[in-house]
Amino acid sequence: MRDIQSPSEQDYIQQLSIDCVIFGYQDSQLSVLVPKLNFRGDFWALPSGFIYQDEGIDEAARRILEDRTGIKDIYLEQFRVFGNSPRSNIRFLERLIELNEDTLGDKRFGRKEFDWITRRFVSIGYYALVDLNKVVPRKTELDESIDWYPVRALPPMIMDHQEMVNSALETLQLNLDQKLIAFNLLPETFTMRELQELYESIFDRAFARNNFQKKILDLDVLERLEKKFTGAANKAPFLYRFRNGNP
Amino acid sequence: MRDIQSPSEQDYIQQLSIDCVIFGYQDSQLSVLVPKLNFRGDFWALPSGFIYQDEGIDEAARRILEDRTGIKDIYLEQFRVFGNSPRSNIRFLERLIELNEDTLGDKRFGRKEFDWITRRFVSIGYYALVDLNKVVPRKTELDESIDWYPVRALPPMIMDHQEMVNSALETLQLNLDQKLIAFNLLPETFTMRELQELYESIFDRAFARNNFQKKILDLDVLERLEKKFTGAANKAPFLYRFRNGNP
DNA sequence: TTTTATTGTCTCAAAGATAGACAATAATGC
DNA sequence: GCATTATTGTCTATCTTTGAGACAATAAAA
Repeated sequence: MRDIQSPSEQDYIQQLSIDCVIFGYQDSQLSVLVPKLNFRGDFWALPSGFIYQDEGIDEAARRILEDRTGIKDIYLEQFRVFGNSPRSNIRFLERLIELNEDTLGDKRFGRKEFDWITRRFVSIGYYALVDLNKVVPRKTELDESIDWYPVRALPPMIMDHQEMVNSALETLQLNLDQKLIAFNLLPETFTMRELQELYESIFDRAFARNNFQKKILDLDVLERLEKKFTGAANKAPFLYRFRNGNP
Repeated sequence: MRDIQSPSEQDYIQQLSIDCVIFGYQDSQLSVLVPKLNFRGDFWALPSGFIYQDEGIDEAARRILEDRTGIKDIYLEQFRVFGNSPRSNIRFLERLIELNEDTLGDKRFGRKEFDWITRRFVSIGYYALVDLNKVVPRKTELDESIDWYPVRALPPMIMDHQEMVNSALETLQLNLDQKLIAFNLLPETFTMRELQELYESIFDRAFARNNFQKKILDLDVLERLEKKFTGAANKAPFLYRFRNGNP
């Protein structure tokens, strides 16, 4: 394992960062995992990090994700670069320092560190899909908390992070049928209703039940398993599993 | 106007570049504009450049495009980031220097410049669409020539530039109908046949003439103009124009 | 005036999407 | 047990979109 190093070190690529939009699904709702920074002032920020010199960008995104959330082995894909000219977190950091002057003593940035991290940054946006029930986000000492928020009711985030989520969601909608990636958000087995509710929360609109089932089954990518007896007073639904390989 | 500066200067973002895939259309063929470097050894390389500190990435892409080709005011969009870890042009530059040792005297890189430019680079891919007849590519002193090559018969290019073109073409195919951008490749007025041949060259397959015409007209984005008398012994086709605003 | 090549449009069939209907069924209440 | 209830799986009819063939219209040449 590599040591976690100070971001002022030169073995990162300068002025280039990675931000991750992590989608999860629970209680019929599409959610995004957002850490809240361990400082006074209510700063929410997407998990971010930098790229080592000897590391590919996809690799870096996976490492950052694991370092910041403990989540690994999940679907991850770049979706857009954010790079307007005045894109810097200096305003955010100045405000953070202002609000935390007293407690910041030992944690205070050195001038060199501060210069490094407040320069203008270009950021590569990645989005991730996880089965939310399979994963326990683990916060780092950087964070006060790390929680799932409904994608359409996120807390106010720093910089352009809300715009990043919007852009990631658009990409997710465009790619969903093309690349058959919805199943990354569900447990291994699921009912047709669960899959439909997932689609509905991603597209924020209702689908007709009969036609949805037909369309999905016609894709010929699901394996029908045993029935799921929920204890409810109605017909038991089948469980399905995504079949990745050959029939 | 800003001076063209040496790439070793610190007012560029380090280790981040932009590469442009410029699509044009002529003689029923989709082409890409590729400069050939003004050195011995047959080096073809997509127009590339770096990002100034006070400049947005889209802005940078437009500037690079104009500096390297003289082309401006065209459709331009980022499509993907290329960032594998060992992505560096050091092999290419070493080979270039080896083959041009004698003539390189005054042009030889300083050690500092060489270090700067041979580090590992992350590159943002942009693709551009131009009306090839409206544009006269202007080569810089960097280039021996700058020419259009059929997209499926490009000369061997340095590094991963062929992969960039492939990826750009994929994106173009995906976006073509979604964003109605095909018209950027044609003159202001065009016949239905010309539009169809453009589509065929982008997707590399034939479309049925009758259905193509119906599909396009049903989009309700074309304005029918007068007929075009070509002098050929057949019915004269209508000219069309892309109507961007309201009907 | 006839011929030729191409264009614009129509029709019909096939495939896909949309909406309504209904039997099947797992538990509950009597 | 037996009717009731909520939900599931599927069928059918309808509408829309896509694909293929056919044909009249027409600009110039023979």
